Amino acid sequence: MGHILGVRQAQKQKTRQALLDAALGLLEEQSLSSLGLREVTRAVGVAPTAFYRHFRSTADLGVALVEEALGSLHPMIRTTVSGADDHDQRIARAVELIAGHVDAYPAHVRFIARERHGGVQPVREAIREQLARFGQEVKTELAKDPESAGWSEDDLLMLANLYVDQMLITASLFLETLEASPEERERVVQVATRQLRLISIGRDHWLD
Amino acid sequence: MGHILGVRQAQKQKTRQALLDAALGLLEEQSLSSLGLREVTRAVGVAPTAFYRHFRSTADLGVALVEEALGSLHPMIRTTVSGADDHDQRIARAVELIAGHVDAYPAHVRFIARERHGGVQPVREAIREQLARFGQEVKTELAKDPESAGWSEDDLLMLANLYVDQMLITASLFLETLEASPEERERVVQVATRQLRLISIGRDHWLD
DNA sequence: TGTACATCAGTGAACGCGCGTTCACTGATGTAC
DNA sequence: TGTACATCAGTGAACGCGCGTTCACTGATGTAC
Repeated sequence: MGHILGVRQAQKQKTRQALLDAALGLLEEQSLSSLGLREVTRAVGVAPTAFYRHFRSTADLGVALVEEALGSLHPMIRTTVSGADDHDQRIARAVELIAGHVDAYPAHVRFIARERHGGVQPVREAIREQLARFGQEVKTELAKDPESAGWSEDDLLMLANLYVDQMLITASLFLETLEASPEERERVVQVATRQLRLISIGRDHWLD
Repeated sequence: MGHILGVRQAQKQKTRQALLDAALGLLEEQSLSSLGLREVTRAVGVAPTAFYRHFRSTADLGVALVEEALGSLHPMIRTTVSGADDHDQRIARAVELIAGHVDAYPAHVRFIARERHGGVQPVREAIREQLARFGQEVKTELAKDPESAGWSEDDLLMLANLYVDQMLITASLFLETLEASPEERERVVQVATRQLRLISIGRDHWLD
């Protein structure tokens, strides 16, 4: 996988990834708008000036992190929203999937939650674009359901965005329970499941 | 209104408020975690050291801003959620009220959206507490509705928090349309109204 | 009302520190022949 | 395969700057008598 790279390019990519990883770690406890370029290079163990070989600024690095955090999620969306099983099974699957993702990539999830409304405009914009894509993708999947017969395009997108926002809220709740007891975690599962179920019920009776 | 204050205390409060106002202005374009104490005092026109007469740190100032932004909102919640009119009227009233609030206090709303998941722990905590209170208050109002007969306490709170989150999402969408065309604004009204309506329909059929 | 003393919000100089950015550089890797 | 030159990721010194915090201070306001 990946292209065949010369030694030089391979090393460059490695350093770049090290900068991204170090930044993500530092961003667990601060916002991007207060992240210093020197902080990042210090954590990696390279000279401050090396930073400029990879990014114009920390804002630029932030945009790259958005891509890393959300870019690979699009295929997952498709398989989660769609499926032939019944409502409750789909909801349970979605909640499990979110919980698993938060467990696997807590720093990425925290970064997105933090910077979605954060102080760095290009990063907000990049997140907005990715979330809008998720909305469109969820809409496409929803449209395939028989339950969507008679729905207008606008209403399908409205529902899709409601689901996307709800997923983010749920992910953010799971983040807060990362160091909490299993009971608290189970509570979040319960609440998230019921909220999605209520939305699902609203969907079923929308055209009544 | 307010206590009778000596000249000295009145002047102190005035400076304190000027610091809060200046900080809020500066926070339109950055996060609290990158806000400098000297920036704030410079904007007000006092010496940097004057800051310490009012706040221990910018984080401390942030907590005060949370109180200012959300503290006065509790009475509004009550009158919004409750009411004898029908569902659609209540939803329309709520959406109007949110739009009006965003128009009147855009910087406060932006601050809350930004710092809810921001990099400053005590501020996140203060926001969390206020939102939890909103949840409880909405729950109390919902409980008074005839539609809530047969609902468990847990489910009422689950629904209340769904409404609170939805209000924040809507407020955040209105923020983005502050400098946009009336058409875009109207679109947000439409989407928010329909999302709340869908939730409301889910509520009506929850016990089916 | 007047006087003497206490309080304390805001001042201004000083400090050490880490920041972002520039620049000419080095030396390993890549390429042409 | 070997040689001569080009590329370029990472270096390290240097810069000017604004930061948070300390400290002793000033002078208007407050208080006791």
